[in-house]
Amino acid sequence: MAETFTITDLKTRLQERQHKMTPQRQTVLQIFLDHPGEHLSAEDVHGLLRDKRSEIGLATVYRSLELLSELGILQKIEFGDGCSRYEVNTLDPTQHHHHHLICTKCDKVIEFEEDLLEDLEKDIQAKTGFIVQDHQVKFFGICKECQAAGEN
Amino acid sequence: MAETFTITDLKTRLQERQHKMTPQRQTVLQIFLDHPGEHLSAEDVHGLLRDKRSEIGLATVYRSLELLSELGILQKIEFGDGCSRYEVNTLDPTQHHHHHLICTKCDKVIEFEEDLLEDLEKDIQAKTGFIVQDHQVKFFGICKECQAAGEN
DNA sequence: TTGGAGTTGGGATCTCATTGCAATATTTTC
DNA sequence: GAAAATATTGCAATGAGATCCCAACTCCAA
Repeated sequence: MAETFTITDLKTRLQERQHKMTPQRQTVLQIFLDHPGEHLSAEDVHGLLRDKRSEIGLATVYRSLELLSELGILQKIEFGDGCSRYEVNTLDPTQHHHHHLICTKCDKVIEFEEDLLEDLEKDIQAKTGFIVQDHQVKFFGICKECQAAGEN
Repeated sequence: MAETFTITDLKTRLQERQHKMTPQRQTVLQIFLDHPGEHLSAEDVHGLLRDKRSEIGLATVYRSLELLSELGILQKIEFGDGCSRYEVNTLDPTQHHHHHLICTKCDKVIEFEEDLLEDLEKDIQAKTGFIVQDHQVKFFGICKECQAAGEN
């Protein structure tokens, strides 16, 4: 299991860029650490903060999410549901993140850990000269539960 | 080279669903046929229509794009630039569409024709029971031109 | 401790997209 | 070929997600 980011990592990365450590930024990261494996939107984070009675301005949530992404701590993902979502990045920068299986019936998002795209990336670089730094893969289909439900 | 859709295909598919053929829908499809390989947003299409002096209400453009997607004639793609984009689908439904290489420097989108994901899809189905119907793959990196520009 | 730079909050604002409805156009039926 | 039935259009109003502006505030290095 890969190690995960800590509040100390956040502090270090902020200092490297002359940014300040604030309780707001710390709390936003904590929300993600408290909800591993979830794909949270800005509104989600804002709501969870309210539940924790640590109200933070929505604009600040948006700014924190963008900053945490720039610092490489969060990963921005688009599922096509109209809003940007985020998840904690893997600590190892050489490791590509997992793929997402999106059910077109119930909109559930399942994670899938496997990476067979190394060969494809080499192929792309050889044929087009494009240097691949990262990829996002989404598979659309029908999840097990919806298949079962559809048989009734 | 795969064949492409025609206005007649549009008419046929509309009739199958009790929808009507209108000059607006025909013109929207024509825009895509006139601009092969481009990834047009609703605003793009609206602008191109104005240039052609065939002004169509923006709401109608949105509705046409959604309808053409439902009919399988257009393919909706999200590049994460804030708006939905569309391109003409391949006529052969068994053929997966191409991948997109997105340059993180200049935001250029390059197409790449190759599909090595068949094995991965079988693997997913075996391990999770998820039936894959389609996929979207985006590679992020630096294009040839930006690499050259960066060497200066 | 203090000064200066960075940050916050809240409302105003922006953009992309959707909806309601009256007017209009297309297709079906006779 | 005309009228009825139904779908579609256009425009303005509305909605949702996200960003901007700026005065007040907080953090941190000296």
